[in-house]
Amino acid sequence: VSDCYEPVLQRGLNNRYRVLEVRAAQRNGREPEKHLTVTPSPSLEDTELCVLRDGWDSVPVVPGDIIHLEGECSSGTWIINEQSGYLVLYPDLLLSGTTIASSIRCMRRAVLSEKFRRSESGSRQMLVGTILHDVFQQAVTNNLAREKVEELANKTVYGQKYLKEMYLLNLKQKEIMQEVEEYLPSFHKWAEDFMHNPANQNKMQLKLSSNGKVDDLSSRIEIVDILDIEETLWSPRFGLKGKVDVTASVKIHCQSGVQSRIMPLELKSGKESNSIEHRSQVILYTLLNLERRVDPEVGFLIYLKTGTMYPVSGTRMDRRELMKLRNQMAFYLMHGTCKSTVGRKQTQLAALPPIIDDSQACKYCSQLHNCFLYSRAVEQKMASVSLPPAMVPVIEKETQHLKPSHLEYFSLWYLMLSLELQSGESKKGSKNIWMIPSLEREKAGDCVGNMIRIGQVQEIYEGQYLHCFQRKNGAIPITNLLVGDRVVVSGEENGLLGLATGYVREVAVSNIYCLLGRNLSKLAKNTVFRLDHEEGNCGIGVPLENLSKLMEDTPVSEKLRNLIIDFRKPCFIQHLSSVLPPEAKETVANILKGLNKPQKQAMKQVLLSKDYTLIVGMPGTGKTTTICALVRILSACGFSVLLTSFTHTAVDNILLKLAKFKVGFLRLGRAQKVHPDIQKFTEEEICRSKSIKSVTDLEELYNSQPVVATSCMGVNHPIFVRKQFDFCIVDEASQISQPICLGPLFSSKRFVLVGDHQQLPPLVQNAEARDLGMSESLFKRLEQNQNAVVQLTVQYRMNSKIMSLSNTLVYEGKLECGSEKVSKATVNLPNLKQLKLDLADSSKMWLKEVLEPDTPVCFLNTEKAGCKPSDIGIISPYRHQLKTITDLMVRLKENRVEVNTVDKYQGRDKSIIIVSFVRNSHDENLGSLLKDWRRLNVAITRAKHKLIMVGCVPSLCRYPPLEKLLCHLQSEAMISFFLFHIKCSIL
DNA sequence: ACTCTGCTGAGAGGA
Repeated sequence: VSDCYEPVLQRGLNNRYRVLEVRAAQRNGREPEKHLTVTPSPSLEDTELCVLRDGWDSVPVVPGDIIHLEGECSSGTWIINEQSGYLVLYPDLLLSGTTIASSIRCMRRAVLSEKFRRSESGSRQMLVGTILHDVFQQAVTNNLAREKVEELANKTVYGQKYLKEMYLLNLKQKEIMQEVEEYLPSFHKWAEDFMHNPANQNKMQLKLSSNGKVDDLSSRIEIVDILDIEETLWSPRFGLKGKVDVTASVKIHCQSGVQSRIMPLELKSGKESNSIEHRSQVILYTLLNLERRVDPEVGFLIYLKTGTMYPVSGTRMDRRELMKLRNQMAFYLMHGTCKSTVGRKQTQLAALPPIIDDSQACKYCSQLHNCFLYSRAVEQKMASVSLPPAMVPVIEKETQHLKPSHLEYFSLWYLMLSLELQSGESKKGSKNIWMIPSLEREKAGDCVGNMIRIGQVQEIYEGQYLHCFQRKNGAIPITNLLVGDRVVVSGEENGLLGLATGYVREVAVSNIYCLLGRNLSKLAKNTVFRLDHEEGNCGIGVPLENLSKLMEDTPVSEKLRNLIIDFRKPCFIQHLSSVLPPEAKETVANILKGLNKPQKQAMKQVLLSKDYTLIVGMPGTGKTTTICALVRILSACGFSVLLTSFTHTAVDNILLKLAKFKVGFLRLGRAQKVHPDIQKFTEEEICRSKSIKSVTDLEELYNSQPVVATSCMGVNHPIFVRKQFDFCIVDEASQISQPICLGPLFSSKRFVLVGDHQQLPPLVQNAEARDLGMSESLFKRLEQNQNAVVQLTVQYRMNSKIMSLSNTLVYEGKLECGSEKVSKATVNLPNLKQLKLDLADSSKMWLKEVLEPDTPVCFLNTEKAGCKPSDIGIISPYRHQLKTITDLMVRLKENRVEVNTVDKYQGRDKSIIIVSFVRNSHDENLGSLLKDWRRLNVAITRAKHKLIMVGCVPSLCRYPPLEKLLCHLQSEAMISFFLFHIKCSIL
């Protein structure tokens, strides 16, 4: 754990201790205790003792762990026992109230729900519950006046907010409205009892402390004011987070007088169970409230069906037991993997919390599939894991459709994804928001602090509020925050963490506009805010979900398992006539006219395919054109097409072309991320312009276009649950990791992957995961089935000299130029003659400058030669090198030359490309970036007319791919001293 | 041995 968890140690309110030693001890010779040696100092000196008693000794803490201690510390000793103190394990991992509440019955399920979020697919009751919450929350701020409630219910059910969910569950607005209406009388009953006429109320028992002791008070409750709705609370003290339905100012009328408190109210629309789960949620909310205000001690459960309200006291005992559960949960979440004890230090998957012995409860569990799958694929081999005997046949039955190869694929990918997640977590994570002051984070550009809110908050869409923030003193510092980025808004002072999340709308000189999920206008006017860049959850959610889905017992998943895991040969039909409708023949023939031979071959292959086709798009071979033609042909034949890629940019590239041919399509995904010219095709825009407010209209929109386009990660959209496409096309497929690429495939009958495995593979941060094969794309994996592969070999980018490099190195001479014109094209430099004269005079000076050790970067100024700076691209494998080059360019006041990484330039081209290889040392340490011939291949295939490479030949020769390149260059006499370039034009 | 794009997400009920 300590490998990937870089903590900030400190004393004080949010104290963080590192555990140095754990000793088991006994008190009075029998009571078990644990003694921890802990330290708040990074240098590991300055130790303190922490004594765990009365059951706290069972906390699964080991040396190296980070803990938070709550309670009293006297003379360097903490005592955590029955009466006082808390130990919070991995406190920077915030667990939600519902997560902990659900772990009471089955911790395994709670852990699985954290990993497989989407498996809880939602139900009618859940949707009705959400809507009822919404209506009640809006109504309660209006005192639940009768007509108002009816109006709000109508507005909510017949508004646009829940249309997607209704579509997903195939529900009618009318049905929902009927169900909602049944609850409304109870809303009034509750308001009468607790807001308007509290005097008529039956008394209830509350445990409240006064003068140091806890009294059981018989009281009447009066809700005086509603202070907040859906208040978000993050508590880095208790390692908890949550959203409180209603935060209310409450008067407690009891014999001894009246007390006022701010308390959490929790709404429930289901059965009036007053269950432990429900009560636990409320208790955790009382704990969360400590972040912002005086301990409320009590919260309330409101059952909307009947309008009854139960008090829930957050007693010491309940809080203590829930915190112990939280610690156990945290342990399992942080220990998803473990290092093997024998042999090489390989990482293995760890066991999940044990399967409970309650087949009745399991019957309805939404995580059943994942639970049994993990048991079979991962835990079965572990000697330490034993199953409840009654569950053995049940698990067997649930997983019998899976072969050993499938289970292996699952556990390998689960492991690799877990490793990758750990690598991501160490760098990112929301903990920086509370552990690092805004001023310090500003330096890295990840945060803007010292902001106040100005102007009115505008509700742009339902539940989306536009806020304007202004720097308290002066201009906004240089920041990475960009339009469309996710932000977390917190108060600068303690206790106001995670107030709201949303998106950046606009960054101006002194203002930042954010679209937030909550309205912050109720906070004190002088509240000082910080805006933190949300770094994301490292996104293994989607791939894990896809992996789980691949293992389901459905025909679609079975087919994909056969093709992908077991390499079943893809099948093709014999004759085009059976797929090509007669009426489409002419249109198709016309489209084919504009294509070259291999492109035509690709079209044919796709049309004949029953499973999949792989299109190898070598550099410059017109991938976008080909995909565009493919979509046109498929839609002319009456097929529906799902068009995806990993990035929004790649999707929009194709759509921009497609739009010219007047092929209709629907673009899904957040409009902010979509190309401006494509935005009018997005669901968001269409819904707004047509003001779609009914499920029927929405369904019509979804069915209106046979072509739907989105990013691979965007396939969580409800449309993909209900619709099946004839073809799915995945662009950039060689750059997408397998479990992400799977996503769109579930919603189509057959698929086409477009890519080039000779170019860069998916990015994997974790070295161990990479060694296990995580960077193998689905494209690469399936490429061994050569009968499914078509190669696009005719390229229109590079002239013949430039093309020859990559042809020799990588493509075995398969690449050819599309025309004589392409082959002979050179860069156009109108002022070359004059420049040559100039250089003749000053050439020595120039060379001298290059030689000068104090000039590590040489910018080749082609200004005088007269080519457009925008025709030049400078690329390098290293980001730092680009920073240096950019800084130099800024000094030269030149910002039109594009400077970027090789990786980012994949898929792009320029007339002139300058590659800076950087490496210039005899250091033993060769860095892995230049060892990858795929990166080199990308680098040398970006230029259309002129490729200039800069580097130290002896240093670079130690990298095998570069050695091969340099050998070739040498034999072609293409190397010059200091600067070597390809002589397709003379400089 | 430095390459980076996607993702709302806590809680909506059911036993």
